[in-house]
Amino acid sequence: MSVRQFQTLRAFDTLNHNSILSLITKSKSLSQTQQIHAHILKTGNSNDTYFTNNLLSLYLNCQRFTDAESVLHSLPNPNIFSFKALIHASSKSNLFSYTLVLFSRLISACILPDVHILPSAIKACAGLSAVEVGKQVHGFGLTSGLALDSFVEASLVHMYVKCNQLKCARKVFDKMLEPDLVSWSALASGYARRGDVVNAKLVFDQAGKLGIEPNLVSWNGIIAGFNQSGCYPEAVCMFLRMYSEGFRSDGASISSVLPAIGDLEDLKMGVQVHCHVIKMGLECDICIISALIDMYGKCRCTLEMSRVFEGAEETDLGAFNALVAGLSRNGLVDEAFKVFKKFKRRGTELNVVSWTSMIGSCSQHGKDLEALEIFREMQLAKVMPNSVTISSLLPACGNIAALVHGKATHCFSLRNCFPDDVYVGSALIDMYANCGRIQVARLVFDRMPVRNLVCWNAMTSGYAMHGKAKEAIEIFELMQRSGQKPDFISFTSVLSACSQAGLIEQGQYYFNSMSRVHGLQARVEHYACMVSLLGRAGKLKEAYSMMSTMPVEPDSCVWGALLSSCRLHRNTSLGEIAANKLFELEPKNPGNYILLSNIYASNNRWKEVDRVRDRMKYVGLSKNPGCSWIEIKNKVHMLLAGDDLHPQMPHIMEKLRKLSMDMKNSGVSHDMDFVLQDVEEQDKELILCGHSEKLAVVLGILNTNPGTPLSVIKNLRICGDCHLFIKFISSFEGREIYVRDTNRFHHFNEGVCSCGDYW
DNA sequence: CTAGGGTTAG
Repeated sequence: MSVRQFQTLRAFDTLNHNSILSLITKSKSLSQTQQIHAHILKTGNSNDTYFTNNLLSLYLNCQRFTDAESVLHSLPNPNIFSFKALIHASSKSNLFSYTLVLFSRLISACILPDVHILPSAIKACAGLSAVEVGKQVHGFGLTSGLALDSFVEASLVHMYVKCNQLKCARKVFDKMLEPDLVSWSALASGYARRGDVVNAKLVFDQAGKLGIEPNLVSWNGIIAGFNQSGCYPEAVCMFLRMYSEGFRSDGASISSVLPAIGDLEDLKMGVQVHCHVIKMGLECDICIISALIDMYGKCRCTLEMSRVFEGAEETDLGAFNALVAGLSRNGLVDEAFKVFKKFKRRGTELNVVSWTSMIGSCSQHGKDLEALEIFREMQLAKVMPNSVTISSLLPACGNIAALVHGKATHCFSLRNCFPDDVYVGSALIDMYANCGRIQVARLVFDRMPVRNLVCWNAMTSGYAMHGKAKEAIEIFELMQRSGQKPDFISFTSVLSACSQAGLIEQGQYYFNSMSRVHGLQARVEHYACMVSLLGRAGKLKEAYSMMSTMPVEPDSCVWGALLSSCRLHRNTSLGEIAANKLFELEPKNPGNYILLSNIYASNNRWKEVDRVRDRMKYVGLSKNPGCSWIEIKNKVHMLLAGDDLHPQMPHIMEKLRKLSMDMKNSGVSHDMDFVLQDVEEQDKELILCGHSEKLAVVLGILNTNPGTPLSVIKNLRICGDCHLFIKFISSFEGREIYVRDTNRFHHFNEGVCSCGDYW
């Protein structure tokens, strides 16, 4: 009987069971389904589970979940088949939480699930990373005996792999009598996802040796796994191996291998894959578009990157996110910000990735206040931040020592259950260290359940920055005892700690152990540490001769370390060599002229002082505008040197003059070496009083209760006069004052600075 | 009639 016949017969209601059933199985369109449904209701057959179950699957074929749901609700006694149809359909459409809701309803209807339903429920747990629920289902499987089914076992392996519980996955796998391709490949991709290259390849190849040939899905699984764990060379290698073994990639393999190609900056291969994408007609695949944009961005082909974006659908959020990330990766932050604003204005619903990406790009490019503002907007837009958002926002708080904002962000992460994330943990350590709260940083560090290299490095460099060499070394040693191998960054931190504390022997020991014990070739930054280590100790000649043994040309950091040491020890001859080299390497950096003129001034060679200043004027250099930040009552204030834009400036100047008098009365005079202009003494004082760090400290004193500690951040190195002045203020006003400059941390308390004297 | 693979943010 055809549907047309049904429509004519329907008027007579003469259909019997058999004819309706045959209709149900034939019906394809939604309208036909609805007609048959109406008929069943009319003829009073809606209590017949046999009919209604078929009706259910009819609706599901048309993706009408709500209609199917209402049919299920109308059933007085739904049986296992009623649920089975819905559970399978929802699982196929990746509606994981819905699948679990159905599963729990099945249980409360006292229907025992079977081997067909269990895998769908387990898959849902995997999709939601709900490992606790998954374990309960596993437990049910064990008691009911259903867990012996190979399908159930395979889904359990997959679930544990997805939830990052590789030990459990392995346990289930090892108990299997005959693991099939699905379980083998799930396990292999699990190891790959962990970055365990050895085991991933072992499991993958072992299956092949047992005669279980890999298929496209298992190839893709291992490529994706390597990509996700950052094992990029392995991802590319597997992709190539897949080709050589006669498999042809599809969209999934390509979108997984592209990020790897981008990370290796292999543009040639990237272009080849792009051509392949066009040949296969996959250029409209949204995952591939994002991956292509990302690849071109990483290869610094911003033009090609934008071209791929132009070809994307306007609504493709993935492509948009990749573009914003690509632009800011190439330093085009303003460009990224423009695109971001355009999408926001257009009313596109941005997701976590979009917001997080913009926050991260701001905090990485000195737009810290903007990062905080975007975070606020994100919450107004009701987009839930995740752990990545938090670890992108925290550096912004640290950069400008916005402790209150940083603490609020910390609280947010505690409330939202991602305190155990290693990235968040490391970012918290950095933030607290950058805000001067090194003890709190340590507290966070001690409470971390899992630590990786980044956390150890953050803690070591935090101590180094605070001049706490003993503690930095302690952490560095503890790290190695815990089995974590140090990398280049660990050594930079520990060496700079040694250099600041004047621990020559220890510094030399660590420097030598780099290549001897750890097989790491010292980089230019390590030499800079060593030069400053020797230089500070007065071993200027040794420092200079070490520079000639360097495998690479010394850069401005190394020469700068030498020049600073020359200033400390008033060494003119070597200082001139270093300064001249620096004038070549970074002609636009006024700091080098200032250092050289300071060396001459300290040796009373005033003619040369004038000459350096003239030369500086001739090159057209003036001091970089100094800039300081201070957070007062949840608001971050920015102060520029010589700035009169701040509304409280008259009060600040008045207080500054008063403090300056108080300092002179106590017998300390200003350090005029730091004034470059050739002006009268009185004007020199005025210039010094315009330094942004002084303005910030005084603003803090005026606007906080007596005794409140102050934290200031400066964009340049703090000057010697400000150092002197703030030391005085800390005792005179009874304040703890933290100042972070580009070099290190200064903690002023009771007239003393944690780093000792300025030089 | 059930199970396995994809992009973009740290």
